[in-house]
Amino acid sequence: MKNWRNSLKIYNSLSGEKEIFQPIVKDYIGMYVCGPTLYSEPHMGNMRTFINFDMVYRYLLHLGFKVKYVRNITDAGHITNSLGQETDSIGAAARMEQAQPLEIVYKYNTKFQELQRLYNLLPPTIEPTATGHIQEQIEIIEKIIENGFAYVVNGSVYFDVRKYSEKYNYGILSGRKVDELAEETRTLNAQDEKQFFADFALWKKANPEDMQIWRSPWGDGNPGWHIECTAMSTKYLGKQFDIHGGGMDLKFPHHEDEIAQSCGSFGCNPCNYWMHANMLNVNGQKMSKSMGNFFLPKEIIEGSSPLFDRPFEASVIRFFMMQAHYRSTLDITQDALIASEKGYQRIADAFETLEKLSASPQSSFDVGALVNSFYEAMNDDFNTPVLIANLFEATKKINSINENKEQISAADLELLKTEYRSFTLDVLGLTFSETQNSSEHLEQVMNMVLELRAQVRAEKNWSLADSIRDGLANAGIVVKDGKDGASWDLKN
RNA sequence: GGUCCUGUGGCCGAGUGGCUAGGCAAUGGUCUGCAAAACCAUGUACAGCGGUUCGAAUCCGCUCGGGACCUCCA
Repeated sequence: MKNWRNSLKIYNSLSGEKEIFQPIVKDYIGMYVCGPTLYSEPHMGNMRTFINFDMVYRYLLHLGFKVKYVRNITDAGHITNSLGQETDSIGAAARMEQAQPLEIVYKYNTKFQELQRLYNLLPPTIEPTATGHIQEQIEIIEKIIENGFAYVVNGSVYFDVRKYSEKYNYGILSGRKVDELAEETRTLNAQDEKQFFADFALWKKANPEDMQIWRSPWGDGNPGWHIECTAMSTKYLGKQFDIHGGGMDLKFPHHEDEIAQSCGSFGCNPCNYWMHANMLNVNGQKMSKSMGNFFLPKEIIEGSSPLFDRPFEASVIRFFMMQAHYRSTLDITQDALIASEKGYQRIADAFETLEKLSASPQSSFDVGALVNSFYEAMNDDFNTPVLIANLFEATKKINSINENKEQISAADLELLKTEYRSFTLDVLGLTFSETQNSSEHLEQVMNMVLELRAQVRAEKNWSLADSIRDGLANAGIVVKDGKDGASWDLKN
């Protein structure tokens, strides 16, 4: 069997090209993904990014890599606004809810953890918090100052972008030019402490109204927004690691500044492959908190979102998202969700059918090629839409085998079972609830009911047979009459 | 204004310089007592206008439309 680990291609935002993935240490991967800021409940757009990187994590694991997956939790509000405005989101939420910052963080972290379970996200290897790594952040800031790429003003520390760009390429990730940044219309206030527009805060002196304050060599204050990721990725993955992920909207300035901080402190780029997941849109526009066009991941499951007439399963939403490539924007609409729901159901049905198939001496089609197509799709920069198209091809085959229109050998059947399971459950992270829902009791009752109905049908008592079917349908059970007996399914 | 992405059949959504993406919907057929499901068949889709090429939806230019980033944002 081919070793698919050697031919994985990843689109690297740094080069703008798909590159063959080569880990720093053979078979081991360090991956860092920017997690949520816990000042409110993450919305569906936030979830899309987490779901996408969960898929990436899952596929890397499926390929047999040993992955250390670090996703941070931002539990410190940050004051990085270039206009010097108060933007401490967590402090603001705390005041609003009349609670301590830690209460806010704890509350939303609990919700976030619950969402992870609901949407079947694998837990990262570690979820470090910003506030738990203040010391590490301070140490990196000290290094940057030592290296001459930062300056201290009135108890605050700023990264010196102009100085940095004499030696390094500021803008290497986002394609921005320092000269162009200088021409920005936005001008520095007279009282601004920054020397240059693009300079950013590494440490910000405390304001009297700040609710979270830490000690530092420069006085009491707060860490800058970008430094926590540098501190935590360095601590858990080293100065250089393999993959760094996050939403497209973090590319600039957040990720650009992370690179600057790593180069400015350790003299090296933090990571080899930068991955950016695209946004979830509503009516063609980015879902965002400030726009107000967002809904919560729980609302859609409960059916309480005004945008949708009825609820959708988390697994259906996952499937819907997997039908689009992670680097494309995706518009979420009710019609699209309904279409996905039906497709998802077909796969779920085939998933069950697959377990019941019986083998023939020979296969009537190339099962190996079909299975390879799963890997080829995913190895091409995690192309889940193509994977799903190929899974639908497999679905047709499964159904055809079930109707004796195709044959499959015992060995091929084993292969198909293993891989179909792996790619739907383990890689795409779908869950098929039917089998779990149906209890022993229901199983036995249904067997009996269908047996009785079969007798009724044998007597050609169609009206009674149909009323049994209608009655079951009302109870949420679908009866499917096949060549050799009827089967049933729970309808959601 | 600067940087960049994008415009695919009724809807969603992949994609490569020439060979069927796929799903949903629709139509016809097979199967069925009927229905559902399943399977088979059916779409001359690539914003517009030029250009490069033997050949472009795929490369280049222009026009029009949509969006993202440049401020916190997944």
